[in-house]
Amino acid sequence: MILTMREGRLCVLLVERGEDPFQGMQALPGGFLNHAGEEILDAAHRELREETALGAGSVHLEQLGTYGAAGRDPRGRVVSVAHLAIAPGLPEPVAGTDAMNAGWVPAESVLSGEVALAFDHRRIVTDGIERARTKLEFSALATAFCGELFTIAELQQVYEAVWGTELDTRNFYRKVQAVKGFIVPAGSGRRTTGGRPARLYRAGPKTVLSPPLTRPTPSTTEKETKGEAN
Amino acid sequence: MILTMREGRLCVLLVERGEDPFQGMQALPGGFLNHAGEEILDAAHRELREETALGAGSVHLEQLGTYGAAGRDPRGRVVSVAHLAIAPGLPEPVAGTDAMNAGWVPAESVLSGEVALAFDHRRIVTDGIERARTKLEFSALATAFCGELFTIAELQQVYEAVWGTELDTRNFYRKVQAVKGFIVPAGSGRRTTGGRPARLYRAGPKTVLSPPLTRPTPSTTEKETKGEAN
DNA sequence: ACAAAAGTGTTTGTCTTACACCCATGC
DNA sequence: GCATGGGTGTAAGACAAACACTTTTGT
Repeated sequence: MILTMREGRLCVLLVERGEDPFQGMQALPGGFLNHAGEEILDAAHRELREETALGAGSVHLEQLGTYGAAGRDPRGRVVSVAHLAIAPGLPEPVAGTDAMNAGWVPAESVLSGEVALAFDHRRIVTDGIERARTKLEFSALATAFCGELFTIAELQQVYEAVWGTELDTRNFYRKVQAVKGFIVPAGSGRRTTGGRPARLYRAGPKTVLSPPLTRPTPSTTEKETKGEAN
Repeated sequence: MILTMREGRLCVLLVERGEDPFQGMQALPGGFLNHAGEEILDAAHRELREETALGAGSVHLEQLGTYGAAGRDPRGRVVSVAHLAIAPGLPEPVAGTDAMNAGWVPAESVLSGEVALAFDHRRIVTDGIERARTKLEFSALATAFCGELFTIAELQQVYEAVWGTELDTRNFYRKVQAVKGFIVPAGSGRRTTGGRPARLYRAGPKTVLSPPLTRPTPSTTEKETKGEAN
């Protein structure tokens, strides 16, 4: 599952299935392990490269979870080890081998059910976005959405897009700067929309954020979080 | 990976391997999927039952992660889907089929490396304990360590054992009560060490804690409190 | 009576929020 | 000059840690 930022929105890469099960529906890119012996993470990197022509080093890639429910693939028992990849803004991708068509879809469209996915891939996307949302609070994951160099406004846009909230520019600036080693300044500035040129930063060495960037409690402090079964 | 509380300490179930790879060493209990078609979670439940004779409903069980590194098993490629189980205090378990000896080992002994584990099981234990530590903050997971009925002091002991810290009794009391639906009172009281009898509670309907029970920052605020505002 | 748990209150300090304000600079 | 991003200040309020104190009740 590959996430990126496009036009200020969180997007996920989906491919249109060209083969038999769920033919014509949207699905997450993926594939099978090679010959016995291929590392799982290596296989994920390989699939990522095949689908996006992305360099291995620059992309965040982590294991999301393993999905092995019985009915999830009509062909029989298939166990999928889902991975979450996060990359800077990517161009429209080229179609892979088993994909007729590939494209970026706003994450919102998947969460709302507006776009239907094959297999249990909607569940995987939900889990992945939830993972990204919480990791943004405690880790430097947001920088993976930005390029080598980025402005604080761009970083804020990442947080706003992933969390689906608006943040105060001034307070965001202070919070981000307060975590030393999160982002480090990098030379000269560039302008974008005709204002004062924004300073450029790059990802710092620190990967765990303390204090964390707290999320504006979209549903927590509401009123009552009625009894939720799980 | 099965966690429980024994004598106020967090313990993990280990078995002594009776078979060839790593024969005689300590390892996590586990096994292989049955015939094609068995659900992964079902298999975890089955192994849990075999090892501890525990009822299926009363135990917390969640997927921890999938470990498939090449060299992790000398017999060849083995992909393990690790699960984390949390149960109330259990008696000394009976040895399973492929286990010569099974017993509870303090988690601390594994983390410190005092007890060496077969395969990459030390890594799995580390990941599992870390998962438990963070989930204690935001979820009602701690109640899974307690029996059907428990006292607030017992619940506090769980937090202290898993986090490895000491908590203020009064503040803990207030925090726990502040999260409505976390624990609900249940009838009469019992005494333990000759004081005022403790009130009994049971797990409430709420599974996500808001506000969370914050952990006393064992390592976060440690070093870099030095930095000053520019 | 004692001891342990249940409760309540307060003080102190930090963190968060919301918002006002100034500065810099390319178009 | 205006828009936009950078950057600082600050007051109101929420929250957390620390700790004193009272009440309860089985043994």
